[in-house]
Amino acid sequence: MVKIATWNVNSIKARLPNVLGWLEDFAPDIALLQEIKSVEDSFPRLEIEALGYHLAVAGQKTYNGVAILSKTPLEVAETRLPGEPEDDQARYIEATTETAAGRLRVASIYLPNGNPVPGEKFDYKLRWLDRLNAHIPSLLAREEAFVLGGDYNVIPADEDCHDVAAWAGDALIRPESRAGLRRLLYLGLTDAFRALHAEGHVYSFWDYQGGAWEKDEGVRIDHLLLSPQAADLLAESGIDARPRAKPKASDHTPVWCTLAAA
DNA sequence: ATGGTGGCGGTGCCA
Repeated sequence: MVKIATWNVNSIKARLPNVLGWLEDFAPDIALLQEIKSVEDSFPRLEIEALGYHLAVAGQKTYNGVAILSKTPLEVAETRLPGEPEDDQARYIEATTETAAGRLRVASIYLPNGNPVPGEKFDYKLRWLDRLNAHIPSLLAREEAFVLGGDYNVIPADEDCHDVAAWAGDALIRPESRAGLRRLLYLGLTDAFRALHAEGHVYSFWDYQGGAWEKDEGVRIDHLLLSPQAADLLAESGIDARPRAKPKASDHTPVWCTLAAA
């Protein structure tokens, strides 16, 4: 069994004790991290390698930054999302690794938030969704298992939101954003959580403000999207809400799935 | 209730 998780940690430096504790406790084979807010040189490499992980980092100062942690060695394929060479924001890293479930391609994705709407940031979000969609066919053509995990900053459907009215007009729930995510599913990808859980109102993000966590006023915006070959191996999935309850928590919590050994 | 939550960086930006 291969356990894969995605977690927007909101700064690896501020979150290091929480992340290390969770890695030891949850012991994912692969962890896809977003918003590390760190360049590669200041990433706490030694502490994470000490837990038995190989590391691939696409870092950036202050903002963004994504990483892949894996118990098996990584071969980096991309450190930026193709399609807009002048875009230097560190929001995408893709690598391959040999797992108990066979060769697996994984990507850690931090899709732009896109607020306010309308505006340049929303336009950038929609272009980013277009670029991600444009990148998928080349991955599908490999006919391999792959998992694209991350903070998509898109609420897929009304049941993934505590209060649709409260989010009306927000970039995370706008029809254009949902359409961009839906196109990924139409290409043949599977939402690992939704595929195995019909129930709504299960969340991966709760705002720091207004006691959202205590009131369970969240949204489900962190997703693991599986290629058909990976979906065939999908055994379990879930959302581990425990890290959100801890002191110094990220505003996101890990989303995970397991793939059966080949 | 003219605040509000948090990270970064040392001021406003970003989420």
